Amino acid sequence: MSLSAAEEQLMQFLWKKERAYMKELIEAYPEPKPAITTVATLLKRMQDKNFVDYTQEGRSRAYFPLVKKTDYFSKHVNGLIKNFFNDSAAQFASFFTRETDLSAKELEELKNIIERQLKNKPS
Amino acid sequence: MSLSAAEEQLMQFLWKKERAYMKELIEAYPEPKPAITTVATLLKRMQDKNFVDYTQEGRSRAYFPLVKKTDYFSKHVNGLIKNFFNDSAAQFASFFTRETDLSAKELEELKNIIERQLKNKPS
DNA sequence: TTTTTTATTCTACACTTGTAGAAATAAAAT
DNA sequence: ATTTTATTTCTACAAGTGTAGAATAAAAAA
Repeated sequence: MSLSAAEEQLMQFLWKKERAYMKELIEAYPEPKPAITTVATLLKRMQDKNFVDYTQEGRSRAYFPLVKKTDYFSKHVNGLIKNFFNDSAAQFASFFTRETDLSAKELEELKNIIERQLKNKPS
Repeated sequence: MSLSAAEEQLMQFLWKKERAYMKELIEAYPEPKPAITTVATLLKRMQDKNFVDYTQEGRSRAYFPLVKKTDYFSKHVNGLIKNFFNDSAAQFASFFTRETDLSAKELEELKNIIERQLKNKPS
């Protein structure tokens, strides 16, 4: 089961704050803010899907994410790769560097990362 | 308006074949194949969303995509980047190389691509 | 030409999603 | 103690989605 768009947006706030109270979540939304009940509904659905949980902090609840952003994200990207580049990450990567506007500096940076990776992963 | 999961899967077949008859689309599905009416419904909805159209080829229809795969894909990735890496493609790229299981060979390949890019794009 | 095959349109229905009001609860402020 | 504020749960509803049967049309096969 995966998150809907609205749920995902809310999840972003949770990832950013680590743990958050209802009030903080509402604050995180840009204008026009949703009704509190809307957020409450989303949170409940996200609990059902096992994406968030909360601890009862005295009077109020501190909500927190149950899945790591990177894990969630990886699944996303892997889905994309599977669907659009018949499962070849390299093909995806090549497309990505070609089609995205990375500056020279960013490209350098990326190259360094790759070189570091290569050192750690001897063929 | 964007495509739902089931519509997107169907779109993949259309992108692959360029143009396809109903029969071919059904064939493209793995077992268990959906009912013809299901595919027909999807196609009609995709027409409404302006993602496909068809030409009447004598008796039957040849369906074809109205949007290029790369365009559609770019929008996807840009969405991802915006949502998960507050709009920094470089951040995304770095994450990507770190978190994806690229083999040494693929990393080499990617490095080459980047180097080629760098040559074309003098800072 | 009668039957069979194939595709299309209509209709339907359960499930998900976006959104929020009404009612309940509880804590905080007065 | 009474009122206000914040939060939660319940209920609801329209739109979107996954899925496909019934009816129809039209062409192909017998």
